Amino acid sequence: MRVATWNVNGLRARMEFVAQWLAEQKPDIVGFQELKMTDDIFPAAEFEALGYHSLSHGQKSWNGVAILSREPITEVQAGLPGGEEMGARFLRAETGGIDFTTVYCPNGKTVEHADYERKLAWFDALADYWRDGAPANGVLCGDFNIVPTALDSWRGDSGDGRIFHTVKERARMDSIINCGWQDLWRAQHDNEQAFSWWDYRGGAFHRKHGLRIDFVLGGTEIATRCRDSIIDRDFRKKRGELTASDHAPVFLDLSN
DNA sequence: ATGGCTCTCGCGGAGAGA
Repeated sequence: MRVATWNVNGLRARMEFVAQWLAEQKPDIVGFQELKMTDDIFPAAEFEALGYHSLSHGQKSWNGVAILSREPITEVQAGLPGGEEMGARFLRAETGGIDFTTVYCPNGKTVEHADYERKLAWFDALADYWRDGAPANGVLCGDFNIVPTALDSWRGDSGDGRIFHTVKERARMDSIINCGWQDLWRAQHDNEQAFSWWDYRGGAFHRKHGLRIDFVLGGTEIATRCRDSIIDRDFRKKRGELTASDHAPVFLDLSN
């Protein structure tokens, strides 16, 4: 079973690209972030035609998350309790025997901006949501907008203190992990440097100026079943006339 | 060099992203 996350940076602008990825990589369950659309225009029928059930939690212009699955999807929670004022960023559902949640965590803008404190508070609400622990069959995936360690940034430890790289943000990431969520790409790639996001500007992708900020976290049963985790960087590249998202998809391959 | 792209809204240019 293949379980994936992807910040698509606007689903309307990305639908054809996304359809190609679904056809080629054949994920079983996917969490999408940054839909930038309301639920009434979410292309559920197009996904159905591609073989996927879907569930969305969107809003006008910004944010928005969705879940696709080969199996039927039962919604558990749309919107993070205590975090709704930050927009549509949380969606939890049961599908394919997995307790699946996808998140689009706030950016924070700069450490001086008021949104930085709101970002920290949003993570506190997320940790509180999981205060009873990660489900054994749980997946928590998405764009976390935090670089967990210096190894996960092209800047290395010279990035320390910048937005995404602060002690407070890293403490929030630790608080999620401490609920019982394991970073399964890192578990499979000890001491390796790889990125999931690259700036559109200045040829950052080709200069290897990226960050690893997109994660697929798993509970104990998912960690045991995890055979591999891949950052699908080929899909950060332009495909013909189709523009890529600035994020690559990340997936896990699980034994059955 | 706080930009250097790309998206949305909406029809000009601004805000957000990370």
